[in-house]
Amino acid sequence: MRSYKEIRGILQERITSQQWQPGDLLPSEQALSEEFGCTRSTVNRAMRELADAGLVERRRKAGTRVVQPKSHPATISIPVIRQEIENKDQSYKYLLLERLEALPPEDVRAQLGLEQNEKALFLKSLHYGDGIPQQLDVRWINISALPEASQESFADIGPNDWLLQRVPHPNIEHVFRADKATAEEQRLLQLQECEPVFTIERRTWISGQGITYVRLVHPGSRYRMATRSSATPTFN
Amino acid sequence: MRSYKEIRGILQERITSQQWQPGDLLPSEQALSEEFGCTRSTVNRAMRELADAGLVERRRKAGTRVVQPKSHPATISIPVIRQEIENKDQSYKYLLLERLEALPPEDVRAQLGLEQNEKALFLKSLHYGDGIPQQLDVRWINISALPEASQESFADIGPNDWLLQRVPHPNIEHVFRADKATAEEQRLLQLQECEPVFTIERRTWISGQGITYVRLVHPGSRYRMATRSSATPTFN
DNA sequence: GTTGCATTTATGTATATGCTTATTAATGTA
DNA sequence: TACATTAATAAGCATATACATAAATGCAAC
Repeated sequence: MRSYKEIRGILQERITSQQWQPGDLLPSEQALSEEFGCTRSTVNRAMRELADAGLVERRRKAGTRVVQPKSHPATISIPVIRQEIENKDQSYKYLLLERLEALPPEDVRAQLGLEQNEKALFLKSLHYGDGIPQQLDVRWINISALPEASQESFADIGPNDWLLQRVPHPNIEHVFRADKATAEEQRLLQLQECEPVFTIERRTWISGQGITYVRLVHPGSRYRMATRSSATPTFN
Repeated sequence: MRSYKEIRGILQERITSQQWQPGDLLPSEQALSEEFGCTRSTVNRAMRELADAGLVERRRKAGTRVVQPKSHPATISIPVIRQEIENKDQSYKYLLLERLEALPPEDVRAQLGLEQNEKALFLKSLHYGDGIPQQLDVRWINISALPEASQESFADIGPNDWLLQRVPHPNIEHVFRADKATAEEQRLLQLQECEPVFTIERRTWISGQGITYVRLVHPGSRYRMATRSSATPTFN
């Protein structure tokens, strides 16, 4: 008996091999269930997963069509810097540079959804791998949403680790950029003249309430972000 | 009647609100199906989708647990530069700078899986938005895998567009970096002194056979990559 | 022609049920 | 007592069936 995974694989193969090309209409669930000698729901599951993966598009009555991709998808997982360093078997060191409660600049205030005169927690910290600075973490935390943050010194634990434990499943928005390093960044990250930085800007919130806004700054020469996410998706 | 989507939403809410915390064991499908007054399979689908989204982990017999996330997930869709420019309502211009068949350097040869003395197609092209260079495309194409490429002049269509049509669903590997611009890049992209570039390196292949290896180079000051992919995933 | 309704049909959702497997507990043996 | 082996069983996994819903199509009335 053919399982839905086998069927999914067969359909996927027909699509990637271009036996079925973008725009083509796939046979109906009914027809495929007869071809494979299974029930319609088995085919349904196979096709639904292909649709989830973006290989096909389904519309009632209109049927299932191969998608003409308009972009290259990529799924990235941004690890906590400590892990990234430890995975490379480097020694990890964390250093808190600055910690204060203050009024954030207007753009951050908006991002976190704070009141006009509401203070937030500002943290600046450095993460070293084998003694070399790898990441500068400049961050605002909404203390209305996370009052415990006021009690935490962040002397021994990085704010990223702390937050990941405290607020495990927030909504996230990322922006990646290649920036010219500021003078301070150049000094802190021990950059050479003209060396660019790779910055990750992250905003997290939970049911509308802003949690944190952070700029992660990495030396361009020592940082890369990679994905192995194939368009031919990596099913479980 | 509760639908699997409602149930999924309720469970998701309980997780994000930390009513159920990382490591906690969720009730069994059986128990939840009784709570919600539906069958086990409806609950199963809800929980399966949460597992797909990475919010929970399921193990036979052991049950379903809330995941302790170790990283921030981000799903990016890298559009073809032409679209990206047109979406910003800028005028798009494409310019082919170089086209030749030659022996690729060793690293590219390995990436594409070519024979020792096998030639490949080399393309260098520029993409403008409103007359300003936005992307430099430096690329090798495996002509054994895509003999039609030899016939195509690429004078009028960008290699990215062409390939997306020709090989719509390849496997993909991406690397993102902030680089110092080479002298040539600085000239072609009209960069200021010390302005970094955001590079996307892409390798595509299909069932083991290399298709293309490309470096997409963007002016750091004019390029950003963003994701709105929340960890609280965007279900259909 | 054009509009509108009825029909058809393809996908979407829910439920019932048997299957598979991982864990725990029981049992036996050294 | 310690460990290995086996059995029981809880839990997720897979498929079949039934019903629901949306949308394209065709036909009829105008």
